[in-house]
Amino acid sequence: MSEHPNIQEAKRPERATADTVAKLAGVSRVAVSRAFNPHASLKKEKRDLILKIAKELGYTPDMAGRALVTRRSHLVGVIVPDVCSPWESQEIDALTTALQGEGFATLLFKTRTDQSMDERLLTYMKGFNLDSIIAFAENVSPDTLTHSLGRAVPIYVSYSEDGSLPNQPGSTSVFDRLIVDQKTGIDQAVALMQAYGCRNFAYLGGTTTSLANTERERAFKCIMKERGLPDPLVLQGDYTYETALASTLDLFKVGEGVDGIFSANDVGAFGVIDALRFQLGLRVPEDVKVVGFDDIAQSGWLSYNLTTVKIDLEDRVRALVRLILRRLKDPNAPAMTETLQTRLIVRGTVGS
Amino acid sequence: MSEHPNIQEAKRPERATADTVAKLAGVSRVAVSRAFNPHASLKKEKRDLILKIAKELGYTPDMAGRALVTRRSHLVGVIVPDVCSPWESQEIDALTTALQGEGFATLLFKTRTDQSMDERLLTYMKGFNLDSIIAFAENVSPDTLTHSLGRAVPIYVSYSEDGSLPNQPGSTSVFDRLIVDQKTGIDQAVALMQAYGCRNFAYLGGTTTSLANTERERAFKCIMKERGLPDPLVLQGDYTYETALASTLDLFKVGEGVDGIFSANDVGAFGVIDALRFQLGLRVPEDVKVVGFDDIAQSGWLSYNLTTVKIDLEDRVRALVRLILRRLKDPNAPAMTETLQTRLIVRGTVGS
DNA sequence: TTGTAGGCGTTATCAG
DNA sequence: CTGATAACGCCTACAA
Repeated sequence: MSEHPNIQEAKRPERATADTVAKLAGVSRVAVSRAFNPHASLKKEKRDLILKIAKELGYTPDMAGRALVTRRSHLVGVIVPDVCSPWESQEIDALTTALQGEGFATLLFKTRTDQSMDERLLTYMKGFNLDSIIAFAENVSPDTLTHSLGRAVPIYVSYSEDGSLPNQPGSTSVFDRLIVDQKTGIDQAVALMQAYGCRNFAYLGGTTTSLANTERERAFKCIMKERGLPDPLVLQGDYTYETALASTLDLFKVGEGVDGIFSANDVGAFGVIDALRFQLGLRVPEDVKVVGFDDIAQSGWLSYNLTTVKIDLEDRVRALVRLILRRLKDPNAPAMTETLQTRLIVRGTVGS
Repeated sequence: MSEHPNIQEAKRPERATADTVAKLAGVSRVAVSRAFNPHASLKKEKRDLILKIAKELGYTPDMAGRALVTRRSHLVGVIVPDVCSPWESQEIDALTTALQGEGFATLLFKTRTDQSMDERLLTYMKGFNLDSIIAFAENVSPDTLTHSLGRAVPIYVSYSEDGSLPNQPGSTSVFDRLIVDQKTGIDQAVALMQAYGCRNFAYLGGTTTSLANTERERAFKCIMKERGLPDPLVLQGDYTYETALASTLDLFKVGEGVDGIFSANDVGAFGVIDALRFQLGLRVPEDVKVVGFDDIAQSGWLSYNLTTVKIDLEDRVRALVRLILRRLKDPNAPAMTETLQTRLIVRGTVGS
């Protein structure tokens, strides 16, 4: 249709490239690159011109091309067993917001809870050249990650300071850790339950392979002992509502029941409460007191109004992002650590 | 430390590249590439050898390099206002699983609900060269997406067949649609409520700018009319528990109340129920009947046990993935459409 | 401050 | 079936 038919014009509109912008601005390709890099030196008016033309053409630097040479993909991988578990989705939400603010995008990977990290998933992930990896799935050791994930730097969330990390001795891999000190919050929970007369406690666990669960159980038992309370019953769980419900029914139908239940997570506590109220005809908190862990949004809903140990999500995400950025700035820095506190949020499931 | 000090050896172990594998296998770089592409022709034993050596070296093709030439990033962008909203997180979970199975990774982007799509976010996203984009945020028109997102193909979820799409007339952009037929499910809901004696209805909306909400309200009113029922009261909402709770309190404290409430989503219905039961001293379903929309996992929890209109998540995700794959196979195919049905799940919040 | 040359890791193309 | 060569879009290094 144009006066001088041109093969290029026949093609459908391709994405504008740096060359296109350069040609229109009468500068070199490199100048365009510099215009988009704040640190590069470039005469202000030239930069402004380039940016203006780029905007008109809808040009954006291609991350793939950039990643090839800078070795920074600006991609952060997040490994989760269940995006739809409330706690995880709330964490992913906050994390994505924070990372986006720093120019990183969140890449989601799912792994099954019930088995150890799939090797195929790892090699698959490696292909994307992630800058960092946050493994919420606790069935994967940081060594495995370090070993199989190129330049990505894993961050490991652990729940005690004495290094209960599943890494082989003699490992040379450096990994950063976010330590969650759960003892404070759990102690407050036990104290409150004890004060309201609980004598027989049960601990409803999460997935047994989960480090968070293992450490939570250990801390709970330890605190029970410190307070001169008898060893708690331990109920099998997997962080789900359904299992929590079933385990609670078992506890009261087969056994003699208890008067205080501490659940490894909030969703489990919901299952406990519903089993007590709707299947066993018991009152919460009058007959049985219940405490959860996480303080997800749903715990504030009036039907549950759950007393629970809170991990501050904003703090947690900020700490994670700090770790990521510091590690990216200096890949050879020694292992870094951030510590997080927990505290009890008192609502209506412990009382008289 | 080695006998012949070598500069390369001094560096810390870099990721293995195709050349490394090629050298060790005694083949060309291209052969390595072919070994990882099932369709390429390569003698079986040669492929096996290459794959074996690649595994030993921990080599995986680099997606960035590959994307540069194939123009396929294997990245699918998902735009959401709230990852932590249960419905969205459940959808993202299912979608990630499905996409992962097809070799695509899910890239998460957050946009604020309360304002139209940020242009900065769009250019930011473009840089990642997404293969496809699913906009759950309904405040962004497909035209905007098509215009500013290079080769990515947006998929649009709409809620009526008569094209209530916010695209400018004269637009030439092709976009695929997933149509959710909500009338069937809503009609079943109204029929049930009516059968149990509801006379005065209220509709609790979601975010007013949300297409899902607009169409849900329209369908609800339309069905009310068809059944000879009076126009429903419309309550302001934004899909959140808190707002639903407050709106319900208003409704009964300022006005005369109603005996049937239809909420634009399940979480809103939870807020309604809790307001009725815990703040207003009313019984559900005896005094007021409540129906939700979505059928999230929490709706089955005994404290709510919500009667709700279900969109089958598995169906929905399968349809989305079908659209993505078909469009990727033939970028110039005419616009495609998938349709989804809804149906009522009867639980305990409508009855006598 | 600016431009030129080279290469990041991969696949498409073409020749054998 | 296989290999050499030339891109893909970008940035770093160097030279002017």
